[in-house]
Amino acid sequence: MFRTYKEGKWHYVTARDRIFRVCQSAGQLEFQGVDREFLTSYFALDEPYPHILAEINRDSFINEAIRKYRGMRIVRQDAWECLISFLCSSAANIPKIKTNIEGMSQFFGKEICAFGAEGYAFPNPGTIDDYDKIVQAKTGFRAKYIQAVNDAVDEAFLASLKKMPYPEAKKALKCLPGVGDKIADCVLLFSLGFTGAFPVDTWMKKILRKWYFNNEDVSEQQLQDFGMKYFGKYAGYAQQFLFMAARESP
DNA sequence: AGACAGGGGTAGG
DNA sequence: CCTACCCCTGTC
Repeated sequence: MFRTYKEGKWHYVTARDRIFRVCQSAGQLEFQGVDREFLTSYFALDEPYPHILAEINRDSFINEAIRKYRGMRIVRQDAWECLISFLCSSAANIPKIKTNIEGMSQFFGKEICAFGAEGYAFPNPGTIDDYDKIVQAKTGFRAKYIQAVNDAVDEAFLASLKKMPYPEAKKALKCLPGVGDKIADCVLLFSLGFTGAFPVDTWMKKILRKWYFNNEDVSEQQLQDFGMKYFGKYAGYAQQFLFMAARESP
């Protein structure tokens, strides 16, 4: 998610240890570097999109957001890379997160290339094992979290989350240092296929209070509960549409 | 120019 | 509930 760029007609994506590129035109998706199965999973193209949109379209606010941003997808990123990326996201912005991820990939990842594009794979769990280098990747106060999570997490743990019900999976993630409600929900939604997760960040707080609570003081927990109940099984999609709308309007 | 607040959040007081 | 956390950017 934080490792994409566009050059000419192609969108280049580095996902864990592979580089692929996609381009969309006239309703057709062209792709190189990965097979169809990978792409279908990565962009969650196996989800019933029209049904999802109908399901979350509960009012005129979200209806307008859907109209504007129809086509937006929610990726199923590699869970490990997603977890570390969102650990970097606290009190940060997107360029900063990109710098962190790129830095750690250069320090700990192996070189990869495809279509003349060169880069570094995102390092495996257990291999982000040098605190000084984590700091050198400009991660700041997040470095200690990254180190601890690197030591605590393996692929088996991440795979096990997929089989759990939402509340348990979230609880397990929140046991990790540096992972609270928001980051846990982002990992669940953007990598583990929990479409009902509803991450509440500052943008969501603003827009939800404005549109659904008459600008009253509402706790984060209340906003989160509201989002999940009101939008249902695909609340995560609603979250993304509202998020886009929130970021655009002043 | 140089200080200063605040950022897609969390842990600890 | 409120602040420190590291560091970069936008603003006065």
